[in-house]
Amino acid sequence: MRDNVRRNMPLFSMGIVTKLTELTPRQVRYYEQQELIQPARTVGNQRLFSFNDVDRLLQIKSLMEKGINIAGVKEMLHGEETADQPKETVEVKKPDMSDADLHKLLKRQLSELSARPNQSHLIRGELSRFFH
DNA sequence: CTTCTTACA
DNA sequence: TGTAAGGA
Repeated sequence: MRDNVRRNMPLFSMGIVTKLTELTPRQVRYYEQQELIQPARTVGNQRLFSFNDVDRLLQIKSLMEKGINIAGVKEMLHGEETADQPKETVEVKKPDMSDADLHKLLKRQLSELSARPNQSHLIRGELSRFFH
């Protein structure tokens, strides 16, 4: 039930996201302006996207390829809060190796993806398998 | 080199 | 949406 923390864990840079989504930085930033996504920021004001942000971006992309405009996309995607709302239960301090491993795995996968000429498309499904 | 914001073609 | 400018 706490997969959300992983889904909303900010760990993708703009570069990673553009390669993952095949969108231009311009579009990604624009969608953020339209409040379709709300990525976190680093101390240096760098955007940090979560898996949910990427997933949402892909939905937006798909929706717009169908000829739906921002307004339409907004209506459809509104309600699926991207941000992780402050939950009471934070039984923290419990060393969750599962998360650590998953984080490492994600980083490894992303390194490979960003380190070579990639061709997304099936990436959505690829990433999804981390959250079955 | 990568990303950020603002602003204009 | 693309891109230039100027900074971090």
